[in-house]
Amino acid sequence: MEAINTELATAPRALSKQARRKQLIEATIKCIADKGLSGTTMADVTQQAGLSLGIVNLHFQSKEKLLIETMRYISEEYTSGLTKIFNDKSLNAEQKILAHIHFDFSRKITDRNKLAVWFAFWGETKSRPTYLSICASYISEIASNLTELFALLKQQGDYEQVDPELVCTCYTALSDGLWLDLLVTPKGLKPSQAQDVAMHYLSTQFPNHFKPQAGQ
Amino acid sequence: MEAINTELATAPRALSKQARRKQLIEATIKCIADKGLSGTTMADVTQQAGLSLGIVNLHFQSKEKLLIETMRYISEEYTSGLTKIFNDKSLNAEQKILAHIHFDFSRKITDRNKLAVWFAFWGETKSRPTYLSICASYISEIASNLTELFALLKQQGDYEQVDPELVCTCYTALSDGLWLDLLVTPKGLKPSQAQDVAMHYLSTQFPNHFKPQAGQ
DNA sequence: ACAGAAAATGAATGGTTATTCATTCAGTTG
DNA sequence: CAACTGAATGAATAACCATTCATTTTCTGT
Repeated sequence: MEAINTELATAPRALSKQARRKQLIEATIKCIADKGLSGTTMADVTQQAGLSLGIVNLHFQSKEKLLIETMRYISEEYTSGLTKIFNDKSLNAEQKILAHIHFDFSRKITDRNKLAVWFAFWGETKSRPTYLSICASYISEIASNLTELFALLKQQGDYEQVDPELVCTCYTALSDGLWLDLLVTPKGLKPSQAQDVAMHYLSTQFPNHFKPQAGQ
Repeated sequence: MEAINTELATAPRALSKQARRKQLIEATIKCIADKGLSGTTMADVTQQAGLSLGIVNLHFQSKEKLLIETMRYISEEYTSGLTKIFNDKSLNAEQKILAHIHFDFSRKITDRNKLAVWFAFWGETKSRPTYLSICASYISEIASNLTELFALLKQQGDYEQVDPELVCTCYTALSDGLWLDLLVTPKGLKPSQAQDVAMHYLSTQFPNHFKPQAGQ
């Protein structure tokens, strides 16, 4: 019930502006996961961070801006991880796709607190276009990178019938749906099983490159 | 900006209790889609319905109960549609699966207002277990029905390597992800294209029964 | 060690919103 | 038509919550 401070429990004044902002954003993630977007108050966030009520307005001006920065924080964490993989010259197309899937179902990304935040914001995009605009550009960039990788694989193998763009749409929707599954039924599907499902799909498209996972 | 009443614009006193509840639930759906779950107030809902402020408490006791009934309304609409298909003796397994997919991407289900409500509630399931418990039982029943249909198809065709349970998990996640896509990028994917993506996946598992759609 | 700057605090404020309930209104029955 | 019943209304209430800012605490440079 006490304030749990993930970074530094004491000496709050010693933190830089940047670190304080991060601390508040992480407290916000925890609160949204625990109480929902509609149930998260400034008092909740600051208490979660172990700080005083006025601190959010000091660092973010308003609650709305804190929420937007929280969304940006999560979506940049995701995007930068994928960009790093895509730009890694030491990997070929097949390895990049494998790394992509590994990343999609890594502990960092399938953390239920973060998944709860993703879906909390998705649920409000229709009414708050700002949330959507933050990730819209990233989304299309990720999609074009992934499509390109699938196109490379098609060239390499005997995959006349494969449509890279379709496979990208399908894979992306599949992983979104698997994340939802991980969020709402954590007792059912485990992250490693979700990854197996994703691999199962890719193995239907690129059987010479990917084999479905063994475990049931 | 005026109150738009989908049922009967006038003679409000003439409606039965049941009809009035439905009218308020439908106003709630519209409000959640327009303003988000956190931005929807009692004043919004009643104004949307063209009724007076106190009416929700009269019929639902509280806002929380109205929201729960709204969630129940939407999930029962979905479940009952699928149950009807599953219990239809005039259809064989292949036809039932086709009808299932058709229903999943029908206008009734891919209505963006309703999709917005689905995802608004999904985004809060971690913090509000009540929302989850409403559909948890339906979800598992739908999954076992669908798995059974895939198992029947496996028997009929030359599908030694197919795992019906895996296909059910994959199909379900895929359609969840496609719904999300329809909600957040309505300019991108159209419902009929989403259905083609779903068919594309099924055709990889049951190529003798399903062919991928022609149109790109 | 001290002064000034910067960061943090939390009581007070003001706006918002769910809920209540006395009153009004429409339909029904004798 | 008059008396009655229950649905509907919306002004008033009470609780909640984001934001402000005067004050306190900590840090930094000299």
